[in-house]
Amino acid sequence: MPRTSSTRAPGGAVTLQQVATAAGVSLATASRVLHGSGGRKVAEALAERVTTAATELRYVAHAPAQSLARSRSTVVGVLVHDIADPYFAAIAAGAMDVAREYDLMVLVANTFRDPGLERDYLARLRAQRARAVLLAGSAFVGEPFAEEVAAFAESGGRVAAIGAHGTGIDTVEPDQYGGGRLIAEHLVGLGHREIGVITGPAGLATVAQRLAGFTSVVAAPRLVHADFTREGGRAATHELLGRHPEVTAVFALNDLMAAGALAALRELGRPVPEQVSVAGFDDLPVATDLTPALTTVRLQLADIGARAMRLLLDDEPGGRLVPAPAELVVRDSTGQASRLH
Amino acid sequence: MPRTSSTRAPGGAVTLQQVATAAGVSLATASRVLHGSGGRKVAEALAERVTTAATELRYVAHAPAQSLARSRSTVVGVLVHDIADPYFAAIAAGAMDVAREYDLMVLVANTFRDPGLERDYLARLRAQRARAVLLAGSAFVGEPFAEEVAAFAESGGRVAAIGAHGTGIDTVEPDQYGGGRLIAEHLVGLGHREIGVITGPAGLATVAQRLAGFTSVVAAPRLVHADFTREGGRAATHELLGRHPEVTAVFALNDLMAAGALAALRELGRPVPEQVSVAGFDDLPVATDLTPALTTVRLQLADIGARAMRLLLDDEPGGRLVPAPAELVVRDSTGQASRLH
DNA sequence: GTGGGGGTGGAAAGCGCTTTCCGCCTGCGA
DNA sequence: TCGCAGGCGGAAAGCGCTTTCCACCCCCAC
Repeated sequence: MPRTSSTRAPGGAVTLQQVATAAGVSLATASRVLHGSGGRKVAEALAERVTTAATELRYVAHAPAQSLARSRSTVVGVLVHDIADPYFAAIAAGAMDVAREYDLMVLVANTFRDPGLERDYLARLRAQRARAVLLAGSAFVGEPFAEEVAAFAESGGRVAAIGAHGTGIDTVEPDQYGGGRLIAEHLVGLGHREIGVITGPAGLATVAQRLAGFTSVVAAPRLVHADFTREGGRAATHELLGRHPEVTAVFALNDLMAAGALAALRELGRPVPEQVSVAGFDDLPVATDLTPALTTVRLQLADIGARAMRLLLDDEPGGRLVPAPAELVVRDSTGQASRLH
Repeated sequence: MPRTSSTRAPGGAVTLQQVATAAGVSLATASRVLHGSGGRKVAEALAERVTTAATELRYVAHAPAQSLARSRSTVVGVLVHDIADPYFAAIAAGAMDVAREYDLMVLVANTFRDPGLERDYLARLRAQRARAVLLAGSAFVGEPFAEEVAAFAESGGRVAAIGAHGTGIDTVEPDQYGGGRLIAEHLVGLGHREIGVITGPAGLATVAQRLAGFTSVVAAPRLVHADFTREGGRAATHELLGRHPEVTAVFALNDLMAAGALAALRELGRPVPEQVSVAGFDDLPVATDLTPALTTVRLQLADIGARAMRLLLDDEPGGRLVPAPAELVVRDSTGQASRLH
């Protein structure tokens, strides 16, 4: 029988006290050796006895107890709409990389764009005393949500957001507006005049900004709202082409919808880009694999997530705004406007 | 000035004591009202005073303190290779859904298939006293890792895995082997005899099993190892076709690699499926949007994640094995073997 | 030789919560 | 009228850790 039975609590984990006892030192000394916050020194010999005992017993500090005693936890939260959406997955991955640098663990919460869930998760992150929370994907910013954000900040946590989220909190602001403009200019440059836009829910800040950028160039595009997903894009495209067969270009407000748009156009027998051009937004990995390869706007999502996390974890005062560039990526799904109609 | 300044600690959060005082009751009573674990009743009037005070003050219980006192935490861990990989993102999303049902928060850790990182994260999950951990994507199962898993279990946490991970722990076992067979039978049925397989790292259990299923039907395929990514698939395909121009079908061990394979074949001017058939594995959402649409094996990833999480959280004894089916999805990327050569 | 100071280990007081007792009060039966 | 049981609120002892003190020891200076 291994040491387990003798030195380890029956059902539980090893405590610092057990390590201290095993090493023949006091609790305080053991703590200083293993987690000592500088300043205080412990004699070589003792220190070694302690570390030996700790590894022997496979000791790891009880994080909740540490959080309590130090009144600072080692977790950060990331709120995303849906981690299965590659947009958010990329952001989360970037953020998690940075969190690792800081030795923090990341709590991820899927909000499904449900304001209730968002508030709920934020409260629970506050309960965890998460050191910081990253609001990825600006949701429907509303009064009660803002209140919850304030409560979080007030109880000592930092908050940062990707995309506009109100004042006072650190923000990484992808240039959604500029990206919308880029697509508009690109399409107009190709001679398109009848352009349809298929968009996600109107309440989404991302949607609003991309659209605003676009309409700053193309005054009144044909608009169809739908889910911010592939299926939404497919349905919206059918509806758009049904209502406005004259459109020569479709701007999908994200790549997922664009994939749906391409599928719909294939179903309709409308060749892309010969008859209808299609553009997306985000430059997800899938964009190159679509047929034709998708013209889109590149956002450096992992980098955006990483920068937001850095904003959260450095010790600068809050309220900063870091712009993230949007870049036009021209591939094969857009071409000269057709002269057919 | 709102109540903030008067009733809330300067930099800190509201404590239960403050709520109790505000409600004019003892700490014990407040605790019983807000988190009382049944059994004990508190008079209506008092209870209401407490809940009122709590919402007034925006009180949320200090989770680390609760964990400490109850010696059970409210977080679970999910270890994935890379959350930006849609395969893992889907699994994680399914798992998170179930965690929400149980009112648990999910700590996600990206291990990048690095055994050191895996061990490290597992230790930290143990430190957090995570109630359970889901090992998604069986890594390189090694001695030290197994030891760390044992330590986790020993300290009271549950462990479940997706894919084989050794004995004694709950496992959801996607039918990787059967999926490999399905593809093999499908390709052979189409008349293919010269088949190439592009695979991920040999040490990955997933890879080994899929391949084993395949070779149980097709004895000695041409093999090329590469990264388990789109780029890996592209490179491997170039290499494969260079070395074995006679192959009439390529089996990519996941859809990401298949996407790369399609790209490579396009670059080589080899029409799919007329000259070369391509099959993948996973049925990621992207599979339908590839051109031609990808023949692949469907794994219900979200469901797999969800079931694994249920395994973790119900109170049944461990060591169960839940099979998850693999289903052939025939699309356009596979066809009759060409008679060209 | 004695006093003092620097350095190092240990005792103990929390951190915010849960939960076991304990004791009070009420109400009922004898 | 008194006793006792049942019910419910409160005091207090932890949960495992950090951190402030305090005490001690050794060494040096006077």
